[in-house]
Amino acid sequence: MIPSHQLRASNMNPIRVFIVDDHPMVIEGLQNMLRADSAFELVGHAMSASSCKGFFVGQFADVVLLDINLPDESGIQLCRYLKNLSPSPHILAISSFDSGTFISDMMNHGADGYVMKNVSKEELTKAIFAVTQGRHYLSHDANEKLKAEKNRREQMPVLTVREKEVLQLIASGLTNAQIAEKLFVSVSTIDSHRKNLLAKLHANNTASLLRSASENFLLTSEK
Amino acid sequence: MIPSHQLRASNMNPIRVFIVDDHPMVIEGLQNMLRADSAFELVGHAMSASSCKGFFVGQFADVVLLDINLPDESGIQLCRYLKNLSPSPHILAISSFDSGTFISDMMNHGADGYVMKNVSKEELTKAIFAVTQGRHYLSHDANEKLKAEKNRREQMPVLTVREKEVLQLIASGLTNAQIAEKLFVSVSTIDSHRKNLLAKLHANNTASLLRSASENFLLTSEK
DNA sequence: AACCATATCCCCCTTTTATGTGATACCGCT
DNA sequence: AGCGGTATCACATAAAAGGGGGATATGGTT
Repeated sequence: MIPSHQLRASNMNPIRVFIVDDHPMVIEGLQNMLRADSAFELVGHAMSASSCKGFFVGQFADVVLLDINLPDESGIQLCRYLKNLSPSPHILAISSFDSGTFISDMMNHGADGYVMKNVSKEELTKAIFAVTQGRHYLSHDANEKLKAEKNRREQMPVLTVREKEVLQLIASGLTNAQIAEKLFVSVSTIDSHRKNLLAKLHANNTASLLRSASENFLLTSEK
Repeated sequence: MIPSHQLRASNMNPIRVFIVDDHPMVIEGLQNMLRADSAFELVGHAMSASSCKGFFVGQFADVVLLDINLPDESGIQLCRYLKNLSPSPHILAISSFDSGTFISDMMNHGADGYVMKNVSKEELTKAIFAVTQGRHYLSHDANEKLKAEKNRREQMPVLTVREKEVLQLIASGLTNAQIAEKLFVSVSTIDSHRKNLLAKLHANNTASLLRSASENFLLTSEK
């Protein structure tokens, strides 16, 4: 089978690539990988989200290689911003983290593809061609992680806002009485919430409750 | 004041640089930063610890730019290995993580310097010159983190092996009775250990105990 | 030999949690 | 008007954990 990127006709306009990453060496590395290939035209780069917004990226780039971790703003939000431009560029997310949460968030905010920073030149070009043609591209690892993440979210117990609130306060070390006082309700109420939390998280004491909560990323304010 | 790297005489032998990183684009980026400067000679690179050991790095490199996160083996262990060679190269650790634990571990295993992956060309060359001259180099951020880490380790409560063992079992959700059974001791003993843990970690219930333990990285088997 | 940290065990008592089985009220949806 | 989910509160009992006090044995250090 012929690799997709070899199907590209040589007389087409080059794909205009814009890079957003706060690591100079990553920018250099990406540019180096693409410079030699006449299929690409490097139209610029930004090292922060705000800087990126200063360019008319939508106007003169076909694809943005977007790092998830930027100093000023999450790449996830920048992704949404870029996708709301018109015309909007295709987005290929590039990250050193293969956390399923990140991948899922990025794709849900409009990214067209996701590759790790340890990507080879071959895979990178393949990914860029894919997203510029309107297809999605996920590296093998990213795909696996995404599936696992979807699975996790389905399995994840559904807590009410009040329950999450109580859970946080339990985790912070307060007793039921202290929580009740803080929330201006009776101790019985907190007792109930606690019972429901134990049941929903399949726990039978505080320690296993917190363990289970932590495994499901229920602490650290994931609303 | 004249930057140290300008003090270098132009007739000196170039500094032989070897790169270890599993990210092709980082390798490209680093090489690109250094290639133009005649003070450096790029003598090769490896993308894994085992591959690195296949080269006679000690023989023909003055400095190794070493990523902490390698696919097969921790960069920390590779660092120790390289430092035990003779002659041994100078090591400049390069990481995308500024976790104090990593920095501290790296420096304790013989690294001569530590910079983040978002390092500029100027700082990188400065760091390389420093370590090849036998001096240590820490980026400003790394230095701050290292100090904070030292402070943390001093403040950290000292637990006995038995206490750590009990702590782990508590965190896993077992009751005192279950722990006692598992360790073949009486419940009273676990009761005592638990009391001591509460006192040492300034906690007054299971939740705050686990919270405090987590803050001190006492879970996740840091012996 | 005296000291100290560690690990083991015990008693007493109080507070907090865990478990069960309710009830009432509000809200949004059908 | 009825249903389901959420939040609130209550009563009761049992189990577990928190907070004092102490005792004994062991191994290593000084």
